[in-house]
Amino acid sequence: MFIQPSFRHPAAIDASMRVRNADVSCLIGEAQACAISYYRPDTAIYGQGDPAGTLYLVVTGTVRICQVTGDGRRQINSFHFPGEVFGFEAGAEHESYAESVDGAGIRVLRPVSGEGFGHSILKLALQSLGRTQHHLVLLGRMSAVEKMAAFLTDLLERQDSDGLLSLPMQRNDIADYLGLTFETVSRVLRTLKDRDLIRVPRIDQIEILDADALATLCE
Amino acid sequence: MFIQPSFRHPAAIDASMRVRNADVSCLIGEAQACAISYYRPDTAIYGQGDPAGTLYLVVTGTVRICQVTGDGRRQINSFHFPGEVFGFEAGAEHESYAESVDGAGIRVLRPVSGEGFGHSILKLALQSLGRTQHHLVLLGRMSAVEKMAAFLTDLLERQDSDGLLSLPMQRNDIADYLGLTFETVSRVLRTLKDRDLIRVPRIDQIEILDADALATLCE
DNA sequence: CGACCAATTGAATTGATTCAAGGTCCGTGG
DNA sequence: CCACGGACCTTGAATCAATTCAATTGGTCG
Repeated sequence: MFIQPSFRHPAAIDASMRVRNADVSCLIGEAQACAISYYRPDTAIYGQGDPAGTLYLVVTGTVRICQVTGDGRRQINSFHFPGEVFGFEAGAEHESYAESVDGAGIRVLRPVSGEGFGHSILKLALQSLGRTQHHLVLLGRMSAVEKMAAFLTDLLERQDSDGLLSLPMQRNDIADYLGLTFETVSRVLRTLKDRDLIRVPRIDQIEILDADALATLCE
Repeated sequence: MFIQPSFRHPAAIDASMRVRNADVSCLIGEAQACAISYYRPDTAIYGQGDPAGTLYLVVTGTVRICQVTGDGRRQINSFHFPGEVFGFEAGAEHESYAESVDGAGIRVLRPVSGEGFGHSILKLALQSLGRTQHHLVLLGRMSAVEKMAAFLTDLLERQDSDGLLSLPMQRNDIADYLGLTFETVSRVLRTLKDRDLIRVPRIDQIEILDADALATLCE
């Protein structure tokens, strides 16, 4: 995928962050100011077994949260885009690992003891739980086409674009997120193209031609 | 499945609760005393769209948390056994619904504002998140046999029995939890029987003959 | 240009599902 | 007490969706 060393426009990011999640801006306000570190594509932000406890805010780029089985099969739990917080863990160690997908600017949120802070964290954790539960339905009960439709519909909601999605992750990542193989991802995209629901102008862009039909496919 | 109107021995339940999760006993201590209500098998505890906010403690029996697709396919997110807390929701409404599996005694935990209370809730929510994330791997990346092995291994850890598991839920529930059909569940159990990893003395009991082999199957 | 990696496409295979037929268990009522 | 009915479970055979294996294309970078 393309390497994107430069940051996006900061103002746009701040705006989208506020719009997307009031709890995040609250968190940032209460957290200690902290430098943004940049992670090159496919580099680790934290690893399985690393000590947990800190939360991370995506400022630019995309992050994937992954788990692997003993024999190396990978499941991507979630992708995180600018304005989203990740790093939640029940225990003292991370059971999953986080990687930069396409080059990501990450701000560490250092815990500041305070009433509002804990409340925001709980809310974010519950949002994360809700998303994850939703993903269970996708993995457990949806066909390949429905999975892809749900994925694109979700992206469309999170990127407030006019129907032109950017796909920062490669097919392999999408496959591991949807519980498929990358060949199947490729074939399903073709199916959707043939049905005139999407266009693929570039390999990392998808134009949504019929959002309603996609949403119907996976509701 | 069998109908079990009588409660189990209260002392045993309290003990297992303390052992299983210190945060729960903390919660109970801080929550207002509240009556235990009994839900007959297959009855709703809360429904999709119901107002969220209260948490529930399983005292006896088993609870399932479910979601359904538009066309009626069901995904069971989790089962909950005595001593476990459920009911977490990010928004104001439940996006999933909870049902008694085999007749369940449930205590409502009314929120008591207080420092320790909020902290315990966060910890429980994060545990719930961790379990759910673990389930993603199962649904997305495991074969039917591995799924069943993981399910049995998980039950074995949560019921601290000597290898004789009680299966309060029926095959259909197991199927919807593992993302399979009930026929496949049945066939997989036969496979494990034929490999001498389990015995099925009764339809609602499974004896684990080789826990290590089962654990190896799904690690 | 050539090398390399990702993505696409095709053909064969397979794991799980679907459809269908029995079997088991249990409660009910004659 | 036994026969019947119904719900759940098991098992078999056929089917199918997705995977695996393999070949090719496309794009990027040195």
